[in-house]
Amino acid sequence: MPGEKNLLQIPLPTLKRMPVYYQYLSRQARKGVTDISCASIAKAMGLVAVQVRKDLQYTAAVGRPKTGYHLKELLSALEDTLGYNNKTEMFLIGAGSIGTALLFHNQFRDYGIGIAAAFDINPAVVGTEINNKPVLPLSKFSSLCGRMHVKFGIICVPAEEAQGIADLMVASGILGIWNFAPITLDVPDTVLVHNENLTASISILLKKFKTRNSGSERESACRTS
Amino acid sequence: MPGEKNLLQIPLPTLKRMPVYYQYLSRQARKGVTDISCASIAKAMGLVAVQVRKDLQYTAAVGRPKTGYHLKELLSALEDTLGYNNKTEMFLIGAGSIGTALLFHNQFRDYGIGIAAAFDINPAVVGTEINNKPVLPLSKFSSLCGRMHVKFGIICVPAEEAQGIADLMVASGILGIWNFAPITLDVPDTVLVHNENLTASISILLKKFKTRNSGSERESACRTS
DNA sequence: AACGATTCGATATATTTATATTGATAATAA
DNA sequence: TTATTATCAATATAAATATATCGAATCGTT
Repeated sequence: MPGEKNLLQIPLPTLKRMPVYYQYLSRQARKGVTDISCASIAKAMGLVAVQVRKDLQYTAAVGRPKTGYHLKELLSALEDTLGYNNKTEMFLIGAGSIGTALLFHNQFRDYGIGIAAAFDINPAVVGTEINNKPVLPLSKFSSLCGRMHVKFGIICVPAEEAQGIADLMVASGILGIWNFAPITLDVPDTVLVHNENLTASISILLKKFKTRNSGSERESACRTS
Repeated sequence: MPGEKNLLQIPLPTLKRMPVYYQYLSRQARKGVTDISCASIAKAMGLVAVQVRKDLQYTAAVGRPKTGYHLKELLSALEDTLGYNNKTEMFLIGAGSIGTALLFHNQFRDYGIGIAAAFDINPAVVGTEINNKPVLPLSKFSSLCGRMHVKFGIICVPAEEAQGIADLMVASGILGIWNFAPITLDVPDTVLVHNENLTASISILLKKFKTRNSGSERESACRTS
């Protein structure tokens, strides 16, 4: 049954690529491109055409032989699939350097995401605004979650405090957590956690590099580290 | 042949989990734990024991029945595997909000990573210091790469400028790029790119949430979006 | 000293994901 | 109008990853 595939669970690797397709395709649309083929998408993004095609088949978009996908149609299919149309408000806890960077990250808005407010305990920042977003005392978090029906939280506090903040979020009715602290949060499985671990991430790049540059050059190099 | 497995290519999913093991195990070590089993690691990190065991078998560490791994030994095995002992210096381009956040991220140092300097074209920041790291004019990037033998770069500039900066990095001898701009960089395949796409990342969390909360509640809910 | 419980390591199976192949369809050109 | 080519869609195969199983080793206990 065609057209029903998008009801199915999208494979995680596909889901991870989808926003990246969207970003690339948006740029192409701004450049005036109207139709686009899997082959050209794949080339620009360092993938292979079959994979792009298979990924896009999880959206409602259909391509046509010889011309590919109509770009506008494909974009809106991706928007539907990824839910960029329904606006989602989030609260951020921890207005330190990473928190501040996120508050300044205006790109979220294009994807239906907004950070409604930040919370902190540091008197130096509480009461100020960062990029037009208020920094409120942490004590107000719980009640505002209820009042504003906010269901998503961003944790930008140090590792030691992260579990406590997660507990507060859970108790306040938060259902999805974007966690920048380098610890595995313990939350009920009604709550979804998405970890962003910068240190882990960069350390992967370095390891990949070392692996590549040891395999070929000297066969004994492996022993040295 | 035991002990040779760590010469093999580590599967990417395993490699991604390794720094997270390391972070968790470091915390346990600070708490005074001396021995630890796969089961307890798995429980704390939301995994299953077999997977943890298989992952750790890519390091040089060996566990003992009934007691598990000696924590100190396991940590140093992970350090060796991930290369945390050899210090790596990086250059950052784009001292905006994300760039600044990374410059303040002192945790990198514990993992053998240092940001030696930042580069920008904005006269308001060039010449200043951020967290004791100098912000230099972009024009000096290339020569300093050669002089200081820096092989890793971090791109924190807007999407429109990212490809140009990547070209500059490649021309300056950079071999690994940590890219925060939401575009797929075009670089020679001698250069390794690791993308950090915050917008894509959060959009995955939201989609996962929506998928979960539509499958069960109303069977017709799927049609509405 | 023998037994049971626990945990690792290795092997085997299952699942997921990626890649290749084939056939059908639409646009273009002869 | 017919042939040709580019492209998608669907199916089939291959590869990678995750999970389960089983035997051996160690520690604590009886």
